[in-house]
Amino acid sequence: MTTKLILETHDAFNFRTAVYSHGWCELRPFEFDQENWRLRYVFGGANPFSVVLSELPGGVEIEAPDGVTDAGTAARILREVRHILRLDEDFSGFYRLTKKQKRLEWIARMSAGRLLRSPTVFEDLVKTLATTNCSWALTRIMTTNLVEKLGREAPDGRRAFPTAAAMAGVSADFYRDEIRAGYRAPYFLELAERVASGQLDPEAWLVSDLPTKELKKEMKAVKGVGDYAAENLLKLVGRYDGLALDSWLRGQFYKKHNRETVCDDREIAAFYEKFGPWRGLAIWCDMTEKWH
DNA sequence: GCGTCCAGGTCTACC
DNA sequence: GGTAGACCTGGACGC
Repeated sequence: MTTKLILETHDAFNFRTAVYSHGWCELRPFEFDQENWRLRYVFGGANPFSVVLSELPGGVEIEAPDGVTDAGTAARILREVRHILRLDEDFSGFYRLTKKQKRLEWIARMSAGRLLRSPTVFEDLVKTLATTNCSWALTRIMTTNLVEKLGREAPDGRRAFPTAAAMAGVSADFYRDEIRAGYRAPYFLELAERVASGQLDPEAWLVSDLPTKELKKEMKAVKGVGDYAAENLLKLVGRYDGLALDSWLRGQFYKKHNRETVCDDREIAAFYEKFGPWRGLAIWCDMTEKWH
């Protein structure tokens, strides 16, 4: 049996462009049913449980298991779903800029730009590490292994994303052999140990007053996080002045704007310079237009 | 079946 | 500050 909660949304919100904004919807503990546009997520904690999100006119329906919908848990679910879907983020400045270009007019019309994220920055940080220097298929393997082998089980048999403490409790060999993390193994372990011990608090990045340049430096102090990973994380905490260029994004740019010819990153940066603090979101939406 | 290449990069050593 | 080389893995591709 399930209980249904309703999360009211607003005109500048589009469930579909938010859910299918980037690959995160395919990484556990998310599960995406594109045919029916339903997104499942397994929340962690002492008693993990999964919820299913779907669209309604003017809102999002959240199916949660009976027994987890006491007032406190219901409030937590609504708060975290707002966070995941970035319901409270204001994109009006971004839309004003993109509307000036006819080819980008669709972005405001479809209320695009909300990049799906995890309930915690820690989870997004681990997943971002799992995207570095590998195929998307391997990223999915690593995140699935992390959830299956270290995540706490919900009553429906699905598992939540592991806590930092759970991740700190295994060896580097475990990351190599069981997670298939390869050379990233010591990076995962070191990150988990620092977060579990309280030495590093990635959640603080969400509300940091640091200038983006300084915050990026702090992110890059995490082993395994370089320019791409830091700029991707910056996007996930709501700062879009970095492009987060990777081989996929570069390739898409060459195809769309450079007659399939390789060019320097500085040319790509110059192309999106006019979008100022929104340039990272501008390139992402521009390159993923066909998805929508 | 086997070898090679490369993907949603980063680190270290060296200059 | 810039660059070369090493680093794991799995899938695609050519033979």
